[in-house]
Formats: sequence, structure tokens, C-alpha cells
Amino acid sequence: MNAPLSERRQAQLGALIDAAERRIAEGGMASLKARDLAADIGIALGGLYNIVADLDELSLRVSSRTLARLGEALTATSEALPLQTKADAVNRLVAIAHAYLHFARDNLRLWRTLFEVRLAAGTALPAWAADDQLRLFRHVAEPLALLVPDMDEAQQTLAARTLFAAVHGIVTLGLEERLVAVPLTALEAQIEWLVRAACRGLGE
Amino acid sequence: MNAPLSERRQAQLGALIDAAERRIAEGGMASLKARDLAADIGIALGGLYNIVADLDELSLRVSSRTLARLGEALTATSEALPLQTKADAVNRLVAIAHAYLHFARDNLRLWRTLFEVRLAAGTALPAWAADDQLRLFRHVAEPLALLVPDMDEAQQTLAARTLFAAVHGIVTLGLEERLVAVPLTALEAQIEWLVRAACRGLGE
DNA sequence: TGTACATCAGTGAACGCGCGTTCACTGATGTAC
DNA sequence: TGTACATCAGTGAACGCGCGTTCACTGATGTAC
Repeated sequence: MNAPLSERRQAQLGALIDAAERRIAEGGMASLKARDLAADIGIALGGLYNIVADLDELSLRVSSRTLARLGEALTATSEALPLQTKADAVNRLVAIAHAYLHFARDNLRLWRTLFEVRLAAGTALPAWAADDQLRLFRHVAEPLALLVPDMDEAQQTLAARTLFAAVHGIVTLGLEERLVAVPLTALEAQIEWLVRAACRGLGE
Repeated sequence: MNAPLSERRQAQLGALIDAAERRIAEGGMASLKARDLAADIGIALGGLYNIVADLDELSLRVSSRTLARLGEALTATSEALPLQTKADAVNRLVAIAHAYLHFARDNLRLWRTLFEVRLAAGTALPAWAADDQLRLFRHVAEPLALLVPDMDEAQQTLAARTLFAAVHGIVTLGLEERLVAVPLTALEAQIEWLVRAACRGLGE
């Protein structure tokens, strides 16, 4: 079933994911339509289903790619900074949060789609997705472990989740175009302030 | 056009909103179906459109009601606490955040629906909704003003937004059933920690 | 080099579903005389 | 108290749209002899 795909197939799959990504980047999940995609890559409607089982698979593949790119961005940010002292840890958390903000801003629709995964009620999200999330999570957990080494692990995980959730919330609201547009630098400043305060609060 | 509705109409409208609320509370926006609602209140399909212009109006009415209930909950919380000292301000912000958490948990689907308002691209959200949001916002802005009186107003507003967004993010992620369920008291503790830290951070 | 046949990617018309909304009709209720 | 007529809430079959997915067919490409 998963035999190595012919080169042709690989190329088609690539083109299809590209097209899907473009469509989602323009109009969100709702713009992922079979007829459009077939037209985009120049095949007949029915041909789609030779490349991909259904549109759900396709949307998962796009999300997977987005998650990978986000991972790369965060990794690049992490690796560029030292992590020796507690001050390093705080700075890195700020940098990671900023990188998250920038990624979200530069990939607004694709990023939002990450949280829109339409799981037909009851379907668990595939293992790779859970893995990817964990991998991303380490970018927060690692500096945090340095910052509060005596905290027990469960508490550390919880704190990392909370910190992530707080930043995610700020980014989400900040990029909501429905509301007054907050300039990017102001958002950065808000995030920095909150992350630093939270870190100080962790020391108790 | 907006002449006083007959008692009968009022009653029907009330019953319809009740039914819609029940449906949304059970299965989210996606369960708001004309045929179901008509059956729920015991009228024929077509009759719906004598009571309400379309389903969008109905969903707005439900959101409006939810927002009002949230407002009442926050007001009750605010009014129960003094607001004289800076310590009062911090305590009140914590209490408001906790009240928000509890409301969200107790009204999970309805609360989520608040942020799902399907605005047919280009349609601005009605004035009452913007007003309601402002009203809610004051519960955060007011204590904050006491806490950092010398900060200029724009900065205060921004800080209030950030604080709200952070708490909202924590609540959202915390109530995501897809992930490990975090016990309510742990969530409360996380929120309290973050709000207190943020307040301390505001003093610089 | 040719011929017959098999394979399989590619095609697009048609199916099927779910659903919001409309509209020609009905029947009960109210009004006028 | 009765009769004729008007109104309008209430009805549910039918319309229309959007769309994902299927499937009987075609035609090009490859293989065997």
C-alpha cells in the first residue's frame, strides 16, 4: 500500500500540497475545494483521488508542513542563543515567543488552520501531529527547566503550558484584524513584558 | 417594522432562542439546524422565518444572551470585592480571571461559540456586540487603572488587553479536552500565578 | 519491425447529501354589517 | 345571533446550491511473441 511512489506521483503530490497550501493561505480551510485544486494542478476532478485519499488527508499534509516550518523557525531562534545562565533562559523564552509571533503573522491563515483541524468527532489526531506538538513544546520546556531546576517536573510542564498558552492568547488576539490593529512592535513589547514578568513570578 | 411584538410572538421568540441555546450547548454552532429547531418548538419549518429573519440572526441572539450572562457573572464577582488599595486591585483581577474560567467551563460550547461568530466576510459585527465587549473589558481596565495610575491611558488599555488575552489563552488551552485534562484547581493556580506575576511586572 | 493485448493513469458526468430558504396554499380568528 | 369576507399565522413540499466522492469509460504506454 505504501510502496515507494513513482517519481511522477511524488511530483503530483508535491504540486497538490503546494496548491492546497496556497489556497488555504489565501482563504483558510474553507477554500480547500476539490474542483479548484484539480484545476490548479491541471488534472481532472477524479484524478485527485488517485493522488490523495480525500481532502482530509490533504489538509493534514498541509498542517504537517506548516508545523514543520514553525519548528524550524523556533529551532533557528533557539540555536542562535546561549543557554547557560538563568538570564539566558529568560531571554530565550522571550525570543521564542517573538519568533512565534512573527511566524503567526507571516503565515496567518496557515497558522490559524493548525488549530482548526477538523477531526470528525471521535477521530483522534494522528500520532505524528501529537509528536510534532511535543517537539515544539520543548522549545519552551527546556529553558524553563534551567530557570526553575528545583520545581518538580509535572509543575514545570504545567508552567510551560501556561506560558505557551498565555503567549498564544496574546498573539491570537493581537492578530485579530477585526479589532484595532496593534502595531507589531507594541505586540512585541507586550509579549516581552509578560514573559519576563511570568519568569520573575516563577522564582516566587 | 420593529413594532411591539405580540405576546405570542415574544413567547415564540423566547422558545426559539431557548431551543437554539440548547442545541448549541450540546453540539456547537454546527448543530444549529432549521429543521431541528422547528421540531424543538413544535412548528413547521417555514414558520421559523416568521419568528426570525434567518439562522444568523438567531445565532447572534444566542451569543448576545451568552455575553450578557458572562457580564452578570463578572459583575457579581467585581461587586463582591473592595477596590481601594493596589492589593485589592490585584485580588480583583485574579477573581475576575477565575470567574472567567468558571463561566467558560460551565458554558463550554456556548462560550466557544462567542468566538466563532460567522461574519459573512465584510460584514462588521453589530454595534451591540462591540458595546458588550467594551462593557466586559471594563472589569479588567478598572482595577488596572488603580494599579498603575501614572501609566498613560493607551498603555493601560494595551496592558488590559494583554492581560485578558493571556488569561483567555490559558483558559482556552486548559479546557481543550483533546489534551490531557488539567484539574480545575490546577488551572486556577496557574491563572492566579500568572495574573499576580503580570501585575508585579506592571509596576516595573 | 509489427501486431495483439493488458494495464492503469486520467477523465468528467453523475450521484448523493445536507441544508437554508421560499412560496403557494390552508384554515383558524377577527371584523363589518 | 348570523353571514360574508379579510387577514395572517402556520404549513410542508419543493427549490437551489455547494460540494465531496464515485465510476464506467478512454486512450496512451508498456509487454509478449
